[in-house]
Amino acid sequence: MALTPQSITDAELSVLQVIWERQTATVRELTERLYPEGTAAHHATVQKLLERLEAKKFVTRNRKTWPHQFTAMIARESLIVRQLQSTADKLCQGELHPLLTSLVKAQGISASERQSLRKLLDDLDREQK
Amino acid sequence: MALTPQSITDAELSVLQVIWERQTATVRELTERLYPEGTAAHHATVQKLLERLEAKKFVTRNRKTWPHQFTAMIARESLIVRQLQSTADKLCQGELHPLLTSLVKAQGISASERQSLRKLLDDLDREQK
DNA sequence: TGATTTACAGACATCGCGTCTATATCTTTT
DNA sequence: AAAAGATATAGACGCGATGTCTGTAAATCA
Repeated sequence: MALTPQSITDAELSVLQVIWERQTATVRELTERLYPEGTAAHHATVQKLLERLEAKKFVTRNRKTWPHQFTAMIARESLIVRQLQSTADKLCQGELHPLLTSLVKAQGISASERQSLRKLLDDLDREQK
Repeated sequence: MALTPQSITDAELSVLQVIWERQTATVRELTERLYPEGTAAHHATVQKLLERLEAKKFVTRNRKTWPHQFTAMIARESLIVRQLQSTADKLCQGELHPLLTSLVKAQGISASERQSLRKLLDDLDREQK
């Protein structure tokens, strides 16, 4: 029983990013993408990273195909939320709202983005009405 | 020239949290708060954490007082934005907007929170008009 | 069957982290 | 001013995570 929600490392994330791109991928495909000069050692490195991603339930492996096919078990958006929740836990006692406030106040949110955000809020209001 | 924006560790953060509470604090005060059974070793641990926080410019030390007084050089809100930017860099190519979208969609944003968020957006619109 | 590709188990060096020890420096007490 | 106590500072340590690599078993292909 893994109780602690596992986190992801940088190298693991780089593998996951490629899987997100391709929907599904083999070790060889991933290695060629991540290490253009891919040696056998790099191949094994990717294999190990996939092994760990699988253990953390971020990725699943189809053992019926040869070579095995890997697919993501978590959407990019879900991982984003996970990261945000983790930040909230550390800095806002788990509250997500302060994050929103900080984000909106932060520079880099344009008028049009504010517009689309408003729309999103309206949609949510309608859903929960 | 420290080019890489330094990150903060869990133990360091726990120290910073107390400094945020008190505005300013000495090593002894921090130790008593963080390690109620504070031994001399714990005292030194806090000292080391402060040393690292100072190196990362998260905290400043007044060497003219005795014992030294420590104060935060970064607001909680700034650290939040920093963390969010880091998440955006890893998962959204630096874009903050996708984070907003994910946050709003995520459960846990109540109707009243949506209301206050809308208000915030209005204020920003007015500012930039 | 032999050769090639892939899967899997495990070892390794490195580094960050939290902790602790030892010593120097400064204040206070007498 | 000297001794005692508190604080500052430098450095070492164990541990675990991380990224990498080696060696070997298993499966597929020619």
